[in-house]
Amino acid sequence: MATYREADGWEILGDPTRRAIVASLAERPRAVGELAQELPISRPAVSQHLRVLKDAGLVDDEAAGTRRVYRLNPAGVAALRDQLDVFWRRALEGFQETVEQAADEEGRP
Amino acid sequence: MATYREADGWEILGDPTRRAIVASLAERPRAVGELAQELPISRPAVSQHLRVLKDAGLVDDEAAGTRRVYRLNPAGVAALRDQLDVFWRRALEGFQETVEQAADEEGRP
DNA sequence: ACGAACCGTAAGCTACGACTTACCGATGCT
DNA sequence: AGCATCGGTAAGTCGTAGCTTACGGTTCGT
Repeated sequence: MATYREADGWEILGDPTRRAIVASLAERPRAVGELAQELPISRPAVSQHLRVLKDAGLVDDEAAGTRRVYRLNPAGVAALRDQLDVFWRRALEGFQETVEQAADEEGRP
Repeated sequence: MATYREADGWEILGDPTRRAIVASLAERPRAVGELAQELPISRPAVSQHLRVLKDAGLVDDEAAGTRRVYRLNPAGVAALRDQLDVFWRRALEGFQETVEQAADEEGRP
């Protein structure tokens, strides 16, 4: 094999900064500068992450004067979540019962 | 902020090779050499990935003669899955309805 | 029209993760 | 005992993701 590199949704959310951006935008739409202020990185770095998220269809941007407001794209988020679920479903097919059983037994030995 | 680096479950499954290993072990337990044969990387590389997965509690290993059989740890897998769900739940809290609505409308405009 | 605010992009650096080769220990077989 | 198989670990290389600084473009205010 060599083509097991289909789902790159993992790479997108693999970066903690990107996850922080997504979480922040989930709360409410924000401008680039706002995001940069909450995060321990520079503004251009935020821009680059936003570009990745936009290419993935996770966020939409809208010009508002000199500022540019980014917001989460519900459809993109849902699609990504489905994509990640595909891994769990496909990979753990036939293993699911055991997993769920273990999940049930968690916390009460 | 600075401490948004809590959940490292993403880093673990962020690597495509590691995902392939998990998917393979979900099918059935395998020895290190078996895994290396299916993947386009060397055996030591597989060993290193297995170490990461074991440290995360995702796999268990068992000595079988000279071979060492690895299998998925159901509890660990379930725990990881829960951990990832925490992100979705926490991050998208209050955004959930919109997302689910978009998911429903997907494919039938 | 001019300066300020806001942002995207280019260029370059750096740290780290993933991989390789080489070596060594442990187990099984004859 | 001796050889082969299997696997973990060490050491070192390499690519690339993520960051920074520098620069240029666009929009708003006065």
